[in-house]
Amino acid sequence: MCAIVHSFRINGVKMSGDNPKPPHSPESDFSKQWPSELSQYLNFDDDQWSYDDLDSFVSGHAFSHKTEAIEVDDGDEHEKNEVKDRVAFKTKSEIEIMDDGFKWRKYGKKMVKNSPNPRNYYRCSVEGCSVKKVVERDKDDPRYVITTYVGTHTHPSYS
DNA sequence: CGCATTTGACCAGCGC
DNA sequence: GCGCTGGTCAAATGCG
Repeated sequence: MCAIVHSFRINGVKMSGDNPKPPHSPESDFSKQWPSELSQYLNFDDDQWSYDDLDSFVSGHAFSHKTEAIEVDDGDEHEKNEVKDRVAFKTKSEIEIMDDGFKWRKYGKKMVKNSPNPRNYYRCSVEGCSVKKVVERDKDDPRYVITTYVGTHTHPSYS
């Protein structure tokens, strides 16, 4: 389930060890602050990040104690024209629906075989932007929510 | 009234 | 080829 992690791009700036980091969110405002920052982590770049780099990155900044990255798929084996970036986060949260700065419209719900919990499918409602996200509750730890982002936003976040 | 959500149907890929 | 499974569609419904 885990794969290679590539580097991130934040507001068009490629993230590396010495690039500036986004401001840290106070713990009190965690539930409202982190999604808008998470939305900026969705763009990949060429250079690779190892799992540990990502883990230390998120744990030292926006997600700190509450979130751990569990999967990133680079899809370099695909020879197709479109490369779909995919990032999954496991987040400790009581609610699945959060405003992360983008307008999401739910288009599907599915019961998966492996888990007793439903899986929800969302799509970015901005015209011309086909970013999808999948939200699913962890079957082992129902306190956790697995959010998977697929694709790259072609527009700035609204509001 | 315009938009989001809901929910079963539909479809495509894959394994047997 | 058939059936299972995951992903998407779309009509009906709900809501501000």
